Amino acid sequence: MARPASTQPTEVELRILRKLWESGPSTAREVHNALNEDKGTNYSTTVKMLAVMFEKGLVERDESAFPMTFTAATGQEETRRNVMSEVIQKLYDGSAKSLVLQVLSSQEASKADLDEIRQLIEQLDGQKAAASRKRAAKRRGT
Amino acid sequence: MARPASTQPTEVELRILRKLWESGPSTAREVHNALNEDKGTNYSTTVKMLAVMFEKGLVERDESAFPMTFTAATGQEETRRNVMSEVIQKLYDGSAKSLVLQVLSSQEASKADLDEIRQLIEQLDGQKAAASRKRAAKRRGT
DNA sequence: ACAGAGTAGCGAAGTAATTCGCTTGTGCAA
DNA sequence: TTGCACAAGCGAATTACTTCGCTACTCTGT
Repeated sequence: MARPASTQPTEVELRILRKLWESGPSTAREVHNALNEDKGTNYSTTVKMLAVMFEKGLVERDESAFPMTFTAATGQEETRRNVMSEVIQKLYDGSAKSLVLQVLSSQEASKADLDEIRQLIEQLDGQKAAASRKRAAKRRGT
Repeated sequence: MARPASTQPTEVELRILRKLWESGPSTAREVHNALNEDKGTNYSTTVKMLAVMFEKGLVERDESAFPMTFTAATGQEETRRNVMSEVIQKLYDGSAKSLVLQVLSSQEASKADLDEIRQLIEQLDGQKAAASRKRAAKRRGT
């Protein structure tokens, strides 16, 4: 009769993960210093957060070191994929295309950015073409 | 000493908004039926949610009708922009380009999708080119 | 070995989000 | 007009998320 735990990292959790992705293994103090620049939270809070995240399996820790060091349990790429996949489902009815079109038209993208994106598209296109040639060859062979 | 209210619509709020975007003005009962297909929540819950969302300003209601009808206070486009802009900040260090590149490589996109995206890029490119020609002309004129 | 400084853990408090039971109000049909 | 069925509102319960204060522990330097 209540709220289900979020499937994605929460606000503060994400800030902590970002620090860990950026800096690698870090002590609670280091994480705290990074956080503290934005928010003026107490050191205890950071420690507690890390403890909670450890229980959730979001971070790992090296207890042999003193002070302990923490690392993100999941990579940035994977987390991004997860979050995006949920966003696409919940906000774009599962259409990645819609999302991309919308982001491209509403967010600023430099010419260089656009070029880079175009390049990736060419490449993906190439892969698709190769794949369909392969399928055709297989059909002929059957 | 606690949690700030989320700046974005929450899980359930989003489901409700989606129904409203899709169907336009709807009664609590209609919203509930739509929700109930996924989750087996009580009708009271839906009514309460709509009341909370009304207080937050997420939905508007026409009290002259009986039963009342609700509409989303903000459009789908706007909500998408808001959410995406936050995601880009929090997860991609503000780089829309990174997000697009990542979504394109990790999500399935058909050839037709890619074509459509390519077209948009051409168009944006064209606008940029026109804009820079204009700036150059202005410089010459100064 | 001892004091001072920083580290780790615990439990509790406070807000947000979700859920519902129960009461009250409204419109329609017999 | 009376009763039935559904609509709307209220307050409370429950869980998740954040934040701390306080206690106990571990190093390090003297």
